[in-house]
Amino acid sequence: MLRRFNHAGDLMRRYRVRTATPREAPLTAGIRDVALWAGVSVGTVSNVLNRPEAVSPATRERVQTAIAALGFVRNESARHLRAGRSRTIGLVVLDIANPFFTDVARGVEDVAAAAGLAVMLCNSDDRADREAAHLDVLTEQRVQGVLITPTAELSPHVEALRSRGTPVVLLDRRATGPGQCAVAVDDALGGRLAADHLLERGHRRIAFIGSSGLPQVHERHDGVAAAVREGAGFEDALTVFSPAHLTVAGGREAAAQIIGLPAGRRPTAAVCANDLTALGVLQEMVRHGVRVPEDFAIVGYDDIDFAAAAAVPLTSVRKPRVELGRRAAELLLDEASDPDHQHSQPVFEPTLVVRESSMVRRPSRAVVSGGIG
Amino acid sequence: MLRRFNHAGDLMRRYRVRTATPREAPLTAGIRDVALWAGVSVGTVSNVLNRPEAVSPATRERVQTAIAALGFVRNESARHLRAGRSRTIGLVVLDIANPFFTDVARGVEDVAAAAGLAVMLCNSDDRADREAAHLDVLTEQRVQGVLITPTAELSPHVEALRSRGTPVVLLDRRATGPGQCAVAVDDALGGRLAADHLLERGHRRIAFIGSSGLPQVHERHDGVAAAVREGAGFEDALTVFSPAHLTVAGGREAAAQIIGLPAGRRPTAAVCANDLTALGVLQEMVRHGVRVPEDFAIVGYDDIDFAAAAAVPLTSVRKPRVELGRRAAELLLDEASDPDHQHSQPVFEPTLVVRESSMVRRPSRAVVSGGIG
DNA sequence: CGGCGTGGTTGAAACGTCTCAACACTCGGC
DNA sequence: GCCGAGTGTTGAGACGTTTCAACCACGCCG
Repeated sequence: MLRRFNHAGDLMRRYRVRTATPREAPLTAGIRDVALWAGVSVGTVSNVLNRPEAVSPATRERVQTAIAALGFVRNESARHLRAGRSRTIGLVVLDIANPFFTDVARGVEDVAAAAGLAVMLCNSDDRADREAAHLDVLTEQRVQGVLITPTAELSPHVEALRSRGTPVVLLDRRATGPGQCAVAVDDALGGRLAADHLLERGHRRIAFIGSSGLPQVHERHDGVAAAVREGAGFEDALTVFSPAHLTVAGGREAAAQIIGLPAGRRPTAAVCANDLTALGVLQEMVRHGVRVPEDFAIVGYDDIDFAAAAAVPLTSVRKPRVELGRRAAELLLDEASDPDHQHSQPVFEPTLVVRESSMVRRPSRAVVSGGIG
Repeated sequence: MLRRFNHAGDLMRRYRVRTATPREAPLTAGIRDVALWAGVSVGTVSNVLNRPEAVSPATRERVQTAIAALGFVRNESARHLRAGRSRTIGLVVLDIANPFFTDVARGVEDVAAAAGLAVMLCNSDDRADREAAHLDVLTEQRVQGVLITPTAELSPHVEALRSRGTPVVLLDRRATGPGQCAVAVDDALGGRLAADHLLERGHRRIAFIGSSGLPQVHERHDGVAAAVREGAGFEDALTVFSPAHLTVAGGREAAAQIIGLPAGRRPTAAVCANDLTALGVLQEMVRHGVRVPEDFAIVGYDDIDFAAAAAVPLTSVRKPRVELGRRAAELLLDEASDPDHQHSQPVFEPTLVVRESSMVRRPSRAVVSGGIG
């Protein structure tokens, strides 16, 4: 109870001595200094920080005063060196500039913050080398777990992480096996929703615009194709256009091709693999005097913010982005803390957000001519 | 030189024993295990990791084999508990969904990665409480420094960080005093560039669209006003519209007002405080059959990606975003490592990116009528 | 008055790494 | 055969925290 040390001047002096050798120490008070100032042991200070109810009110208050006076802030490194694991999770995304991922990140952060964890947000830029570098850093930091939209199916770095006991949850990807958690979106359903919507509006010649390299896009195409097959009832109702890239430029390219077709074979609507592509299609149509949606209806995919803000607001398939992030983070936290965690691989259902770009019902004339063509 | 310990089985057995008490240890090999396996001391292993040239090739190779065999990965927490500072910097941005910040982040990350540092990207969402929470975490992590676009002029949390010796660099903000680094953009010049461009094309009645709450927007307005005063030579050549928010909706609102004006007093062009606003103006004009740029020219600000992808590609004032991030990170690193660091407050110059939305030269008739009006 | 439980506090050990003074060995030169 | 100068290697601390067995003082019960 004897206070051997009780004002800041002493602390300063003590530090002057202690830091004689290193050129310029940042004068950071540690738990030890707090203990000295408050006249208690370090154990008690630690208790105040971690189990305040176990400390008598008087002592607690004295320690808290000391903490405030010295501007003490816990040292995470020390904390989690001791604990063996850090209070951080990693999130590795393909493209931080894509609004989709920023929303996912928001969901992740909500859950993490609620659990008192920090998130390290990393951008792989769809490059395997950057992804690997980020995973290395995360491993060194001993993160509690990693959420990742991987660049390739199976990265050895991901496997390495798993093999040392760090949970990894795949984001917006189907699991490659049962021994992992993964959150995904039912893209076949998304494609079907978009196609059904157009069929219902009377469209009978529909374009699908999207290169089929990515599994996700492939799934979307299959959904569209199945719906068209059932709904329109004949094969050539669906035409596929595959621009080089799923960008605005790619959309323009595809739209130019569509405009070039003879009127009798020209689709009256398009499902695009992506909103950027849809925006490109929209621009090119408007430029050539094709009215949207009167002459040509467009449905995008992803429902990015700019879809609603386009010259003609875009109908689009929305993935539950924030929810995707939340769920993934929850699975990760469960896997990290629950010893008998069950892997799960939820698949979210997308929804169709109808806006102006597909609002008009096709006059039945078109249906007939489509039916014959 | 005697190898007391040389195959993985021994390690496993040793761990079985060591981890009897904690329920399920992740079986992570430490520097000590590597030393044991390679038959050297821990000091030597550390040397292999940090000063490989100081170790004989034979030993080095043996240690490296051990590292590979055990899958050893350094523990950052321990590393930087010892070092006193971590190999991480913090980046706190206002809105991670804004493409501007993602580009800035890219610049920051380039520089940080080159210096072997990790970046903790935090999103304050323009909320002071979230900003404070993030800064607390960064403080606990003992980051080497923080780059921040602050929500308010002077946050006590920022000051606390500075007072404990952590460098803080302001991003896209003017410094509030000489004792700090800050990277900013000359927004008055940006406004002037936009206005001069329009004046040069023959416009004599110009609108500025932007609420004047933010200092940045205010600066832009002043630049526009000065240019118009000098170039057009009379006062009412500039009309200011202040929508509630700098969003697409805000732009529409302002455009509706403009369209409502009698033709004789209606501006023929607008400088918008922001690309989102400009996109809104564009949409509303197109919707009312006002041709852009023939009847009305538009210049945006920020040059976000969607500016180029708009229905009519948007002329915009571009800030050197990636460069902004790079420079800020460089200043931070210098402040963190150079003991006699000089604070600096560079101001970047924006450039005008001319696209279709302002491409047409105003017929001289308009100039005359404008001159009289 | 002795024994016992209880609420509060203590101090040392441990986490995994880096640093640094000290030591060992080798090789030339004398 | 001894010395000195390298060149490699070692092992003990230290970093700041948490944990935990041990301890202390106190009041209560019998």
